[in-house]
Amino acid sequence: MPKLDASLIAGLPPFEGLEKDELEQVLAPARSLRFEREKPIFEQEAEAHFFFVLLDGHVRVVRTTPEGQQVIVRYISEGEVFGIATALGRTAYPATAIAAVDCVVLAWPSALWPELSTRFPALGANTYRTVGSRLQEAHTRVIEMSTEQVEQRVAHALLRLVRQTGRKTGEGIEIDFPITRQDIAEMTGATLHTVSRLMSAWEGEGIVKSGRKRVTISDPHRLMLKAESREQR
Amino acid sequence: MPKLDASLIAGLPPFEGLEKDELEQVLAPARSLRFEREKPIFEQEAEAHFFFVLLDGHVRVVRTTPEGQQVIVRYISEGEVFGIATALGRTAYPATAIAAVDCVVLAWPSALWPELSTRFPALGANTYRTVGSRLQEAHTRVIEMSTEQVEQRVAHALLRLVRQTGRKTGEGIEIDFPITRQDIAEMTGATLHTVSRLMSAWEGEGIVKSGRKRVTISDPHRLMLKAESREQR
DNA sequence: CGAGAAATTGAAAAGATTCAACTCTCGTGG
DNA sequence: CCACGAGAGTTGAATCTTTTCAATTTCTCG
Repeated sequence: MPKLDASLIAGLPPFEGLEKDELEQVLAPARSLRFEREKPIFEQEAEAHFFFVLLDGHVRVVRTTPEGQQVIVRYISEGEVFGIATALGRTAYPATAIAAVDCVVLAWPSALWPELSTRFPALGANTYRTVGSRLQEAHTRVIEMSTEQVEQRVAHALLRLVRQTGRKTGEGIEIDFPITRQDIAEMTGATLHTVSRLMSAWEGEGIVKSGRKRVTISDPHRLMLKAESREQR
Repeated sequence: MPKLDASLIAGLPPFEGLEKDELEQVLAPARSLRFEREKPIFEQEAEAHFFFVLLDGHVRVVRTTPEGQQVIVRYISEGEVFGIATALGRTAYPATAIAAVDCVVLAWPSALWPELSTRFPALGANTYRTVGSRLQEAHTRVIEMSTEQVEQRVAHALLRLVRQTGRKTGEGIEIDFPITRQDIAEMTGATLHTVSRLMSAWEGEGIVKSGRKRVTISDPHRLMLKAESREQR
């Protein structure tokens, strides 16, 4: 096993506030893993033997209902921790994580969490801060689903994706990984048909440009207007 | 200030695993407060100066959108921690907490969290376990809102309330605090009209019994059937 | 180049909301 | 102690958003 270098993780949010030698100590028990596009990194209900930091790529976190319906919980971007069930006192992963593109991750054995988070309090604090924002995000989503129409929800979802993973191109900001209408539907609680109709309409208005598994926002400002307008109920 | 007794909190989930003398140390910096029905305990956006444990009563946690729409995030029951923004690295409360009935709470200054959670690791672990289940719960709610119809969502919400706060009566299990159709609507992302129609129908079928601000489930089993049936999309 | 996945689009149907009017209940103050 | 008024709940009818069903087209990758 090649020794991992502290520069790999220096500057990533979870490790903010750690010294170089601390980074090395944190890194020592970690292993680096690669996952091909569409391969699962861990499965819902499986025992949470590891927790992860995403070094490169994008990960889709999906929860499946007993009836087999899927909902996309979130996308993980570079530098984020995920699979941290153990930090929240759970022994099993509550969702499945799938590499949306080819990915490189660091994995730590869950059993080390108590020791690591005590020895490096900043690591614990950073992680729990992340948990806090995810909890808020989840509530925000509940609120959106309660109070907004599909059009607003889809607009908000696209804007969030663009903010997290947008990549500038000549025609606007492109979402950095393959994403289907079905995926967007699973993020917003809509059907792929409705999403498709919306995107077609927006394409006509020159707000987005999209093709097979690709979405580019050409006019984020006007998309924001779509996201804000008509909040009632 | 009267000295608080360890027996007040012994056996409550957040303090599981602490010895009697540890309980006393934890309790020392806490103060006990009373809130009348419908009085706010803390307000959304306000600085999170305290975190709380509910000793008696029920608390409604509400988030308000910039447009003024309200959504009920959850109800807190006896023995639960709440207002723990500080444990998640936030300086402001993300929601408003309102006493649903007359309440007694313990309050600790947020500034003590780092010290308390380090000195009493069990306290930290218990709290983060709670956070973990709330995160899961929030995701469950997102999933319900994505995949279920209003009827299933309302049934699920009632069942959850009954499980958390149910009190056996002659006619079934009653929800232990005043709750309006509007409240149920704000928990499920429906309108009070739809909720009212559903409850009327269920009352006709002998599944629930309800009056002004009161709901009793007379036949939980048949309500479960309503909650489960017809999951599609 | 061919095949399967992804996307589009029309038409019909359904669920839930909106609008509106009305009733009931309970607490309060004269 | 009773009447009154506001908050809570009910219910019909019309409307609308979104889904469902179905058929077709487009894309891309092996």
